[in-house]
Amino acid sequence: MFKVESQEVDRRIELFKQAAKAAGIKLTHQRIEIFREVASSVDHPSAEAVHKALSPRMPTLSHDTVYRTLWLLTDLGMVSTLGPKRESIRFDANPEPHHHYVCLRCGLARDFKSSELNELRIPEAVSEFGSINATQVEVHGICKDCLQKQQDN
Amino acid sequence: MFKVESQEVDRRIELFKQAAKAAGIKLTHQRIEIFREVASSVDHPSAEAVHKALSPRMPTLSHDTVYRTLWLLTDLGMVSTLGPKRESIRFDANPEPHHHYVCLRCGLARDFKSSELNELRIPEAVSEFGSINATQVEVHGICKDCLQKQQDN
DNA sequence: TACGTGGATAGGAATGTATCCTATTTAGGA
DNA sequence: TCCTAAATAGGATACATTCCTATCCACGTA
Repeated sequence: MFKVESQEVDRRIELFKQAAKAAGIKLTHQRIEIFREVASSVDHPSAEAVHKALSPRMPTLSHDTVYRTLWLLTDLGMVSTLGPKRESIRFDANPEPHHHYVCLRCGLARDFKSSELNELRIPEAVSEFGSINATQVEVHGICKDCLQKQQDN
Repeated sequence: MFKVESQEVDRRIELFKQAAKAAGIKLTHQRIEIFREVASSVDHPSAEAVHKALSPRMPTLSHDTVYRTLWLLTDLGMVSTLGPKRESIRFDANPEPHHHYVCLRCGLARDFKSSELNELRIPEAVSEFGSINATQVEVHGICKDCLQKQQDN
């Protein structure tokens, strides 16, 4: 499996340390190693994969810590998730070409159409990964309901 | 919650019936109702949500049937999933703007860059859903490993 | 229309993922 | 170095998904 260059990883860890300090959270060994693992991997690991990768070096590392730390990193903006967050698998029976708006907080997903976005030019290099079946745009944001709840606090 | 117009739903069910016949699979009451539920919903329901919606009408409907049917519909191409399929949540620590290639079969996810795709124009209407945080392109396909395995069969 | 059969379902058991709980440990300021 | 609030470990729990198998039924055939 490919790795991100260590120089780049160090740079990202530096950014994380700054963000942690700014947010007033503690810089534990666990947090640094968990972030290092995600930052140095190109294949978007699951929490389980992160735990497995670190276990040899950190045999007492708990699953809970991995999960808590990954969500913390997400809140700090150092890490993001692929697809709708936290939720279970979501299904879509819209046969027309369309695109998705996804709420980062509650997972709400809505379709929208755009003939312009249906005609995107995908870089040649992508076909190195495999066949191309479909292409769609994902817009990430916070939905109106969640924005409302945020204000109520 | 909004619904897809019933005329459009009927059209999709017709397409499903044709596809089922072509594929030689049985048209059970359960399959039709499960497909109807996904096809008439605009909010991309989870398997659990589909089960809950149908329970009053079909009190003996099992979770297993809902799951099996949704994957069947996915294989038939009548339904798709949001984000990486089947897998657990995946994390991404790449701070640069980037896009994703996702394998529909195994969930492999890889980044790619394109300054052109970083500058997409999103339709006005999308801001009706909520705030816009980030936009990225998702390319769906079958990765080289999975294509290879497919040939071996 | 009735029959037979292979595919499909129900329901509970098993697995796997993610979170909660709480006693113990530790980072980082005083 | 000491103190304290924050963080962790590890087991318990909750929930999502799949597996297992006896039973049921869609649909081709007569």
